[in-house]
Order: sequence, then C-alpha cells, then structure tokens
Amino acid sequence: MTPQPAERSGLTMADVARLADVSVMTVSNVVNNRAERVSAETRRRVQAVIASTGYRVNVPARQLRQGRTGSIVLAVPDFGSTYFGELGARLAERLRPHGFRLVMELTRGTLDDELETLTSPHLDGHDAIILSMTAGTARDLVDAQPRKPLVVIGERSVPAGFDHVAMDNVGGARLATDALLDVGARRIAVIGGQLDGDESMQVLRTQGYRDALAGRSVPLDENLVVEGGVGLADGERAIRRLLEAGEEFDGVFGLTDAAALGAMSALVASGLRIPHDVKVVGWDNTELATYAIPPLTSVEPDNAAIADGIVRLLLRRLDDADAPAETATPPARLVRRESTR
Amino acid sequence: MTPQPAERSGLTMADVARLADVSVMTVSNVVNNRAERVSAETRRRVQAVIASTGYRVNVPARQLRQGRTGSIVLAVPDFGSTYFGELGARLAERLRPHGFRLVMELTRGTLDDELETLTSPHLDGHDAIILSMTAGTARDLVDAQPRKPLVVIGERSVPAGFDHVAMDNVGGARLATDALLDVGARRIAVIGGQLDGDESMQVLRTQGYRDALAGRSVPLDENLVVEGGVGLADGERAIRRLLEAGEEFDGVFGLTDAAALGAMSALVASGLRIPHDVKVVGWDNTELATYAIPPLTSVEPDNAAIADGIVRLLLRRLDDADAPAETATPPARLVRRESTR
DNA sequence: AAGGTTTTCGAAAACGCTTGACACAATATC
DNA sequence: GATATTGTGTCAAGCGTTTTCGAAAACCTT
Repeated sequence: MTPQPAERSGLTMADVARLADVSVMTVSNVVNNRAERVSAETRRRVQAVIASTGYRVNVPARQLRQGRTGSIVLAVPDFGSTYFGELGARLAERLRPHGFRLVMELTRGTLDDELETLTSPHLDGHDAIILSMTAGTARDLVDAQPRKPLVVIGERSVPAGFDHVAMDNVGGARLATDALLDVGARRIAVIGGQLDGDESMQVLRTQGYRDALAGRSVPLDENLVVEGGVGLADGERAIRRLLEAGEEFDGVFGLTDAAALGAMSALVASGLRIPHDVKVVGWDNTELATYAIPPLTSVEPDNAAIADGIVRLLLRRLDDADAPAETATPPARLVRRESTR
Repeated sequence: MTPQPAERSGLTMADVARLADVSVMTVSNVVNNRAERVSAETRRRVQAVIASTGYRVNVPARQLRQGRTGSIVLAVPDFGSTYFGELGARLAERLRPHGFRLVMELTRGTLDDELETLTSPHLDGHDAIILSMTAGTARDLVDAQPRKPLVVIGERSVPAGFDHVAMDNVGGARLATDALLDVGARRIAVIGGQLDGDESMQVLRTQGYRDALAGRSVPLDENLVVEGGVGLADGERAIRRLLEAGEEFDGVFGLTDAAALGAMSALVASGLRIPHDVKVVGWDNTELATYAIPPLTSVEPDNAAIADGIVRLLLRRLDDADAPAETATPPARLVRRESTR
C-alpha cells in the first residue's frame, strides 16, 4: 500500500485555492482561523482540500511577511547537564499556553560561541532569546547588539538595559556552607571554587562560602578551594587530588550537584563515609540529589521561580520593547537530606 | 554610555547598498562570500558599512528564496533526561563540520505531540528532522507524510521507507541479564519491563531478559517484572513496592540508568547492600553510572556509533532524497562495574 | 423599495533576499 | 585591429505569505 502520493513539498496556497475554487486570501484566512472572514461552508471546503492534499503553510514565507515565528530559543552552553534540560522543560511548559514553542540551541560555553549565537543571523528566526551566559562579559553583550527581546540568565553581572534573571549565588552558597558548619564541619572543601576574578558563578558562590566562614570566625584555607570544572568527573578528580595531597577535610561543598555527586563517588571509593566522616552539600537540587546514596543536601535555587521570572520578563519585553530592564533574583533555599545529617 | 544607536532591526540589504553606493546584489555577494563576483576593494567598502551599521541578513527571507536553513532539529520526548542531552551534544558536534546547526525541540513524549511535531509546519523551517519516537507507531509515521529528510531513532519498529537508527534492545538486555546471572543472581527484577504489547523499548528489552533467563533455564517470575516508567522516581517506587509485597530478589535490571539508580536508592534505604545482597544493572551507560555509589554496571548502546549512524543516514538522505531507506543497529556492549561484582 | 449594515470574499502590493541572465569595462588572443 | 575572454557589477523576476483596501452579495431597516 503506497501511502499518499506524497507530493514532496511544493504545494502552495495558490494550489489549494485553485482546488477549492476560492482565492488565496480565503485559504490564508482559513489556515489562520480568521473565523469572521470566511463562511462556515467555505471553510469546510477549504479544509477538505487541505486535508486531502496534506498542505502545510510555508513558515519562512509567513515569517518574512509578519515578522514573527512563535518560537523562542534557549541558548545554553551544554546539552548534557540535567540542569538546562530541566530548565528547558519548565520553560517549554510555561510558554506553550502563550503560543510559543521553545527550542534549545547549544553555545558550547565558549565566549566565541556565545557571541556567535547572539550575533548569528540565525536567531532572527526566533521571536526572543533566552541566553545562559557563562563565558561572556557585560561588554560583549552590549557589543552584540541583540535585535530581539533577550533575557539573560546566569550568574554574571549583566549591563544595565538587559533583562536578567539571576541566581541567588552568594546567598545560596552561604546557606550551603552554614548547613555544613551547623553539623560540625570546619574544614570545608569547595569543588569548582574560585577565589578571585570577575563575577562568575564560581566567584560568587565562593564569596558566599567565605561570608559564611567569616560569620563563624572559621579561617579560610585556600588549599581547600579546588578550582576547575563543576561536572561529575571534576568532582571526582578534585577529591582524589585533595586526598593525595593529604589535605584534611570534613565537609564538601560542590558548586553543582554533579560536582557533589562526583565528589561523593571518590569519597566512598576511598573508604570515607558520608555523612559520618565527611558531610556533603550540592547545588541545583536536581532530581538526582533526591536519589543519591545517601540523599544529597542541596541548594534549591528555586528553579520554578526562575522559570517563572524568565517567562514574565520575556512576555513583558515582547509586549513592550521599551519597558525598563529588570533583574530578578529569586532567593535560594536549602533542602536538607542525609548527606549532612 | 549609551551602547550603539542600536537600530531595532529594520536594516535591509538595500540600506547597506545605498550607504556603500553599490547595488543590492553586490551586498548579497559580499555577504555570501562570492569572491569572484566582487573586487577586494568593493568588498572592503561593503564590509565596512556592514560592520558599522551592524547589518545582519534576514534569515527568513533568505530561506524563503533558497529553501534551506542550515539547521537540523532533534525532536525528543524529554529535555530533562541526560540521555537525550548527551545525544544532542554528540550530534551537534558531528553536524557542525558539515555546516549544520542542531536545535532540540520537545515532543513531550505523547503521541499527539510527537505527531504534531512531525506534521507541524514549523519543521519546514529546518533542513531535516531527527525524531525520537517513543509513543507513535509505524502507521502514524506514514500518515504524517514528512516533508523533509527524516531519521527516526528509538526502539519501535519503523515502517519500511524510513531511515532508522535503532538500539540493540534485545541483545543488550540479554547481556545485562547474563551479567546478573553470571554473578549468581537468580531472581531478577526488571524495572520498567513489559511482558507483551507492540514493539516498544520496554517490550524488546524485556524480551532480551526472557531470552537470557531461558538460555540458563531460569524460570520467569512475572511478579518481578515491574511495569511503569523508567525514571529515577519510577525505579525507587518499583523497589519499594516489591519489598512491601514481600517479593524476594537478588538482582535488578533497570531498563535505564535512571531507573537503576532510583532502584539503588530504595535498596540502600531499606538496608540492602549492593552488590552483596542485590546486584544491579542499568542501561545507557550515562556518565552517572560511572560515578554512582557503587559504580553501576550498564549496557552501553554504543552511543557514539548511534550518533555516527544518525549523521551518516542524514547526510546521505540530504544528498539524495531517493536513496533507499536504511536501518542501522549498532551492537550493544556491557560495561561491568562494582554493582555486579 | 431605497438606503444602510453586515458578511464574505478577492486583487494588488509588499516582506528581504537570491537565482539567472545580462551589461560593460579591461585584458587577452589571433 | 577585430574578436574572444575574462573580471565586476547590475536588472528583473519571483520565493509563498499576509496586509491593506475594496467590492460584491446578502441581510436588515423603515
């Protein structure tokens, strides 16, 4: 059974119009549900032709004419991490009722790629951009002259004039560190930490960590701040290095859940018990934290509120391109689990 | 400091042409690097105008004219899972050298959404589609009359005439089950299993499980086949239910790593030791399996080969729309780790 | 039955770009 | 010195929609 004739594309509104014996405009009106512009009877006829031919409107043509697509792009540095995946799912769900589709695009986390993403003509194919900025700086953003509504997410400081949803990096890190201090940890390793540099996620969270230590007059040991990535492998490697170097520690603050889980893996492999010998805290409160062994205490950046904030700023900006820029920073919470008992 | 005048879009090739005192065509030729059509001197002048005005070509217009976009869409049922994220990253990396961008779109795993994705006019905005089919059936695919090159990935059987990259579901499940049998397990629970129904991932992997049992003359206990989802929460719930029901088992085969990790979480919470009391195997060999506690033995579906296969079929189809359809099924391997020691 | 209103439909002009064919120099060929 | 060959550049047409503006037909009013 051969399917349908399956005209390899090439079917245009004019074709449908001819077959239904109406004008092109009427087809357009049917396709776009302009109920008041076409009688029920005519609509039925046109729809029958559409169904039987399998006609589909040519999006680029429509877009060229009306300048909108109904799609919003989320540009992230990394597809593999659950964090962005979960964020994408949340955003898709929230944007759908407003008639927008969410698509994800990869920037690969390098400065060049992030900027290229931003200046890429390709983005004009979407109605708005949500950019997770991890490598770029404020200047880059200004230089890129975004053409479309843009909401920046992430940790870095963002120039005035751009909508921005930020995490409560300093506050969350203070919560995380305090949780470790509360259960008696005094020598706390930070996986992915960074003591100075510009306002990156790493620097800000490390700042919160220092604030918390200072609040209890616990001295800072820079050897416990392990610079580097914040993935699973990075967490595992960081702990191995610390142990090999003979560093003593009784707490671990992973700058992400992934880093914390990697750290836990290395700790257990070395015969250390969690939380008995070492307490651990992560960040992101991904689903994995709940089911880790033992369950991982984690900073909940309030991802739901972040998604809400992004959508709110986006819709506002789409509605009014000249609205004053706004920054939202939902406060972080801490979810305590076994790893800090 | 006000950034740039930041002409909110609205800048066209004609504007650039006027400013550079050349024709629109010359601007087009410069933008598209048609070196032989424009002298170095003229190109410089045009480029200067482009740089100073921040002109960017209008993608929809270009697309309308030439019918291509340079982007390929990966439609998946779920953004949150690491599996698709990792796949997306792999594909993006492989497609880039060929001049294609990869974007991910969400189908939400329901039949309607998958079909809607497939029939959505929106997809005509891409040069090709990679569809992960989890809910749809062969018929649906035929009915959808895809307009663009399409490669289907996933487990279900796919009608002849469609390019398809499948996982070695039966073979991999046999490997997984054999690994458990090898280390002495005899009563093996299957998380997410399904004894009958159409050729879904669940049914196929369960089939491999049965084959392996039969190969060693181990009787099948249907109570150990826990139907349901294959996420973290599902794995945890499945084990809790089995324990509450008083079922005895000494092995667990999670149909995904997530299910296996969730199962491990519940096992440990109930005081059972892995692998001492219960051995566990997962599927996907995600990075998480490596860093699980204990490290999780997992079926490696050869994700690299799968990504290679997808790209190969895609490029072939783009090159020749009439090439005969092909199915690729890279053989699965097993990666043994602590959870089955 | 004349005027007014609503309903239903269509013609023409964009939207911004690229394909193809074609001008016009300047150089090369015989 | 006439013809062919480049190298540069431009013109005109059209990709498939939708916007704008009107026209025709049908339905009311009084």
